[in-house]
Amino acid sequence: MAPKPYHHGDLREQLLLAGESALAEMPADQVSLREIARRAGVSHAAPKHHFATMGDLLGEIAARGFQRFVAALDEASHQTSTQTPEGRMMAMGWAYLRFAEANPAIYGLMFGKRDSTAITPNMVQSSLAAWSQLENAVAAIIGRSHSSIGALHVWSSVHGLSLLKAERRISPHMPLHAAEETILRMMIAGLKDL
Amino acid sequence: MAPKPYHHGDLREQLLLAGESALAEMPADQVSLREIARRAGVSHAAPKHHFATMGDLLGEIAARGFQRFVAALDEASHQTSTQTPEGRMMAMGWAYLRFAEANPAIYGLMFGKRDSTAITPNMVQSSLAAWSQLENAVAAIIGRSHSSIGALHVWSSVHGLSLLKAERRISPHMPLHAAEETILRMMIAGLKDL
DNA sequence: GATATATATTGACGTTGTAAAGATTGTTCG
DNA sequence: CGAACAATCTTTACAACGTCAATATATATC
Repeated sequence: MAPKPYHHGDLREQLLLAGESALAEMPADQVSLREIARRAGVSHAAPKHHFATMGDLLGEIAARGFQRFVAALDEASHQTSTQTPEGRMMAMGWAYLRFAEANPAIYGLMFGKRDSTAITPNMVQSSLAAWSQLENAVAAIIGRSHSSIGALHVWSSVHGLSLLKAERRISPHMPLHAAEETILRMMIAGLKDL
Repeated sequence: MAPKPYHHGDLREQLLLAGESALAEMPADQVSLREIARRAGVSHAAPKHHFATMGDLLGEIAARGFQRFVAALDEASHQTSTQTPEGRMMAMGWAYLRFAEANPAIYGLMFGKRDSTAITPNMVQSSLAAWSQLENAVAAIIGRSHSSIGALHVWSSVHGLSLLKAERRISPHMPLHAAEETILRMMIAGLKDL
């Protein structure tokens, strides 16, 4: 009844795992549908029965990325060591940067070009969860009145920094860790000037 | 002596123009080397003699994008109507957002994935020019001591916002123009809290 | 004017995503 | 229990891609 193993075990899950490991191990432009099938040990057309198109596969991987992402930010914001709203925002921003750093390819799928990645329902739902999570954290600092613009401010800053890092657009002389902390501080300071 | 027209006129320039118009008129993932050759009216292998690889062609387009980009920011910052350092920074940020909005595909080439775009000398030079231009504008506000971190803060914010807009990741209910102005203000306010 | 060089075309190779047809296995119902 | 069915996987095929090698052609130089 439920989508369970037929022939080779649950290939759908295997394909998602193969895709995730491929994205972690090789340059993103070398991750092809056929390569993922190869890694899963099936023929190149097998994925068709579980994902209509490659974009759907990548979209599902992105959706799972969003779930881990939300969980990571949630955990960071619930740390007992950070009790003030500013401290929790700081922790979330830090967790955001760490996630993007640890999962560059999947982060790129989550926020990157729509050309290659389809928009699955799971993805929309998970990304909206991330957004409201961020907006709540902002509202805890500046109130609900302009929290959506505040959230966009936060998101822009952290997103931009994550991508500049991932694309190696920052001078190697820049002390990155210190800079990240400083930029998060500036970002929060600006928030309070809204 | 100089690389001038041989057979078909200056094909090198024609290819760059064809690539730019293709990037402006169709989704970026449909812009192929063969499509660009088609638009230039030559065979699919003709570009080889002017650009070793497709990445080199795109890299050169990105370099030209950077030159237009620097010029646009420069013009904005030299407007007579904006005399304070904050006002000039505001004008530059605004020009940045307008450029990214008007040239989404080329902006993606300039700051996007290195997989498809090669790093040409022109590109490095132009992008460094843009960076120092930004750093100077920051130094005019907060001084030279931490201007590089300040510049990274500014760049992250505007870059992130540009990409979120381009990828349509912002709720359609958000009043974008007003939000942009507010975010630029918050970004500058944070800068002064460094 | 002949030779050499730069430029463009043609054809080919290996790769990709997707679609259709054939084979194989599991499920379901008489 | 067996027969019909449906779901899954493989095989084969197609058009398009970037790149390369071989060929043809026009320009420049001596």
